[in-house]
Amino acid sequence: MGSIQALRGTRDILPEEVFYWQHLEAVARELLQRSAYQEIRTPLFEQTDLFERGIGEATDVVGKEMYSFEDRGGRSLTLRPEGTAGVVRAYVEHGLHAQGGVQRLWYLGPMFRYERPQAGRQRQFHQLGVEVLGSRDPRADVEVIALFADFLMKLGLSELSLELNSVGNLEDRQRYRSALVEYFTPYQAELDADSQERLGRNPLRILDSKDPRTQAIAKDAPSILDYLGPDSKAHFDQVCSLLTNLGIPYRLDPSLVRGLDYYTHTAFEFKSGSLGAQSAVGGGGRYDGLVSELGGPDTAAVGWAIGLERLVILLQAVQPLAAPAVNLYIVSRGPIAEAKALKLARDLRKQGFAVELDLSGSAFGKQFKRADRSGAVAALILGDEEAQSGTVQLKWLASGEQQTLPQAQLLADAQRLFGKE
RNA sequence: GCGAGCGUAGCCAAGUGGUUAAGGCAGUGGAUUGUGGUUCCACCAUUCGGGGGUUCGAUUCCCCUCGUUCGCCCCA
Repeated sequence: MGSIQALRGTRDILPEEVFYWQHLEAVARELLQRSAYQEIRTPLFEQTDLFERGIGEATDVVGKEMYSFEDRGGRSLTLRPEGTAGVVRAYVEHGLHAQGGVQRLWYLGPMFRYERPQAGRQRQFHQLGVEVLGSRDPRADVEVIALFADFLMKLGLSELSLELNSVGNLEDRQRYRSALVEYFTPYQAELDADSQERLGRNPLRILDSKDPRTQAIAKDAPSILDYLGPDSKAHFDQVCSLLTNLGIPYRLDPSLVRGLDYYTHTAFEFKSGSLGAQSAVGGGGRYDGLVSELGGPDTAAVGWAIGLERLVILLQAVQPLAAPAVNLYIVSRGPIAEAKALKLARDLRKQGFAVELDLSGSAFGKQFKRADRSGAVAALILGDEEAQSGTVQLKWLASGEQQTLPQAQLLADAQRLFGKE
């Protein structure tokens, strides 16, 4: 075809699907509002530097997945690959920390990553995220996780599993890292190629390799949880017991490592088995170092992000939703009737009804087919006879019953006839 | 970036090395129909994702390319 198509990794959300998005957004807004979170909207592009410093130059996201380009002024810009860096930038830039106390923020919008598209993965995708800034309290970690769980439950997706880990602080991780290198080095030759390369660069990542031989070796590797310092351990134990307290089930997964450098302490993911190769619907954790890294005061923070395309995939599987149907469908034929139908539609809409007017002018038979498909409770029929007599024929689509009445009376009685309960 | 499968109309889909590429749904136009949704007729792919090659001839065989799907990597 010579026509222009959407770019690879991007797609149109058509009306039949958009209803799922609206539903999910409505549920999220309501829940977040009730939990005292405030929406923040940050730009879709930022200075490239923000992501390099925030996410970490060694990460794959920064190293090979960013949409970076120079603008006409020669500045290096990047389409945001995730939401946290921008939110923290805004937090610092506008001195939100100076308002004191804890800031609870949420955002929703498109993110961009240059990757090969796959089930549940696109180049432009959408995330819903929350960030709690200014609290070191383990209750903040748990509040945020509980919020995620509640959101899933409200969507009817309570079968997702929560995986939990702590990656400790910088010192904990350094000690753990050397322990891992020490453990894996003797096996080096047996590891898969990727993992061999990761041994020097990022040994933590070896743990979640999918290669069976590597997995077998990694099974007996030391656990990060044994390398947490006393403070880290106390924090994590608190998080675990508070979750248990709330009755939120979780599974400890010492191999859970998050891909962005800014994470510290608590790390978690909600997983599903029905997303093809992708299992994470959303994930997050603590990032106590990021605010200061980006030039703000030392500020502890926790948050998460959910991949909305993935959520929509799951949502479509559990609850089929249809776009709201119209209440009334108006069918007309002949110039006078058509003009009256147009006015009738407008008058009924003023009364609050959802009215669809057939614009085709085709045979009544075809117009009725469309009336059925519209989901309306009744069709209003205006033909030559009705046009002349000033009446309208009313047909209940479910029963097929018909009645004729004057147009003025229909308008006067509309609330009673089609009353919205 | 790497690997595998798949590209015939808006959707589903048959098909063949040889003058006009089945069919269904949807759509468009018209006729018919007043217990108005029926029925009928016509239209709806100068072309089989695109380009090149082999051949007298290719949608069919070969190569390249693009797209798509799935997987690896990575992530949400």
